[in-house]
Amino acid sequence: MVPAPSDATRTRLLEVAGPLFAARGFRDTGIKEICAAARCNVASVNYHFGSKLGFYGAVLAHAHQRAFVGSTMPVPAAGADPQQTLATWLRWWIGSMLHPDRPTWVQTLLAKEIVDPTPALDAMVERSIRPMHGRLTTMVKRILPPRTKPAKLRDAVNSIIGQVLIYKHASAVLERLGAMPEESAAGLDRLIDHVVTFTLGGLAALAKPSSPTTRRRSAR
Amino acid sequence: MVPAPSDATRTRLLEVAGPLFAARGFRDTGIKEICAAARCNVASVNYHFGSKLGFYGAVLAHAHQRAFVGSTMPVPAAGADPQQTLATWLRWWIGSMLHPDRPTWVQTLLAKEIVDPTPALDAMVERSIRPMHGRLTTMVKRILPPRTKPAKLRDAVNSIIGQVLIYKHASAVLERLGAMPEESAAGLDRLIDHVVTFTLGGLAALAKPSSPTTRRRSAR
DNA sequence: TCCGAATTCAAATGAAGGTTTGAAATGCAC
DNA sequence: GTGCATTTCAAACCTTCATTTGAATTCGGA
Repeated sequence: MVPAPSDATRTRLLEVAGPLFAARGFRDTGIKEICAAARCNVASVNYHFGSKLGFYGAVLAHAHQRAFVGSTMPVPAAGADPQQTLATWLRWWIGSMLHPDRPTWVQTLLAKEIVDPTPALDAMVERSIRPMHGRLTTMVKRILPPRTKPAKLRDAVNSIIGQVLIYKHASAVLERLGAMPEESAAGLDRLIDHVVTFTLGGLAALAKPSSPTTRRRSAR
Repeated sequence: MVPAPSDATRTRLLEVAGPLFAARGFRDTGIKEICAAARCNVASVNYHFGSKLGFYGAVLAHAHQRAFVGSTMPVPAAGADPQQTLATWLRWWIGSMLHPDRPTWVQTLLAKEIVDPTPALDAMVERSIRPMHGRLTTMVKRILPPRTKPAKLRDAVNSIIGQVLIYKHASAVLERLGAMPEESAAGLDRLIDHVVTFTLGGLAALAKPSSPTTRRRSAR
């Protein structure tokens, strides 16, 4: 009943579909297109996975395993400087998202799903995103003062994530504005340096008791 | 030939379609649905606008006019403190994007288009986005040291934009993570305070000669 | 009121895309 | 090699959706 996991075309489909879905999204990638790339019949997808949506879910699960092949999430050395730990992790994370020499289609797939969710989103959040988010939150918490409110911590983490995701989500516009960083290893390095500096500076500002400049009522 | 601009159904379509496109995107919003909401025949769209895409472009143009009704972009008082100017502008911008009591569908429409561009993107960039981006860049430039490299300025601006856009682009995931700010005027105020503080702190860090923590080669 | 142009409408058209079908081919156990 | 289950395939199917069509209706001016 359950198909043996030793299927040639089955795995071929899983391998081939990831980059295609990443390039054009779930809705705009056709079964025909995928099957042409995998050199198999259109019925194969439904035979092996039941439906296009089921197939997509399988692709995401399959992608999750080889998500960060070649580079594993750095484990924080216990007792290390929190800021340094965060900086190291950011280097790894941004690199895995944007490095021009590495297949970033898995992250692109995640980014597409984040913006335009399908029913497969829930599984993906629990499997891929929540662990990352938790790790990042822990690291930021170590940098902010002990009694920082959860809301403040949450906002800080979002500010970090947002700084990176924009390059995945808004690239079409950034390119038109001439605001996309150079697509080279050196350019990526400079971008990472920037994000690390900006982030640590932002966190330092949050740590101070502080009051934002020009506090006013929000508009309306 | 060119239809007189005094058409009842024509304007009714333009009025009704914005929120619908904002809710589900261009591809997933059907002509039928729109025409049902506007109480007119499906052929009306093609009659008045030529095609669905032409209609969409008209909707975007129409939306641009009433984009920020009720609140106009604050004009920087010449000679004012640059940081205060930026803070004020950020309050206005974020408020116009996220204020729960205000129709934010125009901004949602922009956000959708940013992530999933249609041929209408180019016009939208020139009309709506580039002016904002230019204004923001100018303000940031005044805060950073005089001889700051263009790339650094560009990255700083992106970091600011990214902090805000994440709430438009990734809300589905943030909700699942419990990381979405409270949807109230007070919650928005706190969020704005956070972004202002984080941003000014980040910019201050960029201003210092500086070197980021744990400088390493990027992975691979 | 009458005429012509503009507009509205229900129905048809045609393309695209996911899914189903039934037969052919393949692989594997005996 | 025979037989059975699995897998592949081409073709048909079915739904959705934008677009077109041609008739009916409305509107404005003479």
